[in-house]
Amino acid sequence: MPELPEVETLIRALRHDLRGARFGRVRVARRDVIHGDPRPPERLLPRRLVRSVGRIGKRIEIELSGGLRFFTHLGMTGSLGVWPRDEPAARHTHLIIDLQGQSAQLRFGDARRFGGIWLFDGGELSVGKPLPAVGCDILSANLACFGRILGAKRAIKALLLDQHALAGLGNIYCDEALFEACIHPLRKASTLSADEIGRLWRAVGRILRAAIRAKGSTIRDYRGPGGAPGRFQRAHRVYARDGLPCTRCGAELIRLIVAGRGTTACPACQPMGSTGPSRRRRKTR
DNA sequence: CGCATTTCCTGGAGGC
DNA sequence: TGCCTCCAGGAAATGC
Repeated sequence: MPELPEVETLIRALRHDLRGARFGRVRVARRDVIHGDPRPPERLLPRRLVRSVGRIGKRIEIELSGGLRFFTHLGMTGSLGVWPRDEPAARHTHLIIDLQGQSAQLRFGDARRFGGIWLFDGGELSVGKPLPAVGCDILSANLACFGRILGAKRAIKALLLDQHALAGLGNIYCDEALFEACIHPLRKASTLSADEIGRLWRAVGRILRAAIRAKGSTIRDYRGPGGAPGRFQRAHRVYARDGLPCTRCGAELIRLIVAGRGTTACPACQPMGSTGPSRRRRKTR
């Protein structure tokens, strides 16, 4: 399930593979995964130059010449990448864009189709699903911004998963960050102490940056550029480890449902009550 | 407002 | 081996 580190891994490869590229022939296998501009992609995309590749949270944006913006959201099982033209396309490949003058093509695929492509050129008319909204990218949020958003009276995990508030965290990195910061996923965000907010902010940044270095987590479907799996799943300390001992204290990790998502936490390390700052204060810096 | 529930969808796992 | 059911979840919509 691609979250911020997996999306960042993919766009770093796309920036390289699409540098200076111009779109050529377009084939659409499933039209219902493409939204926004009502004109057919076969007419809209050819001859466009790739200007930039970026992301906010889990949303990928490719700026094309002529003011066309190409957004991708990968949902649960989506993938976007450049492949050699002679490499057989994976099952559930829905859109293929040849790159002019290259023996390579950009492919979008998505087995479960929770993801999609959105094309916009500034025109008002939009068909299909609305582009999922995103707030501030969670890696770009400073501590002050993070703290302001955490003033809401909601379960902290529900808030961290809400892409309108802070964009980029999904179920895996949410559980990992809350564990690292020793905060129970059901704590009301507004009851967190300044110390806890600081701990959580640092934990989120540390985990996301480490996961990007490891090229993301491959649990089942996610594959990085060229089909290579990520490595960060080896570093998971709570996600899907319910019933196993906590790596920090040995207590049995428990499973609960928060915001409709399966959640794993350590009942000893992540108490529902506020954890005092003194016990976990850093010695240096 | 916030929360749980339902919807979309497929492949993998487990039961029999 | 094969069929069935359940489950995973990103995000929006709906009901309370």
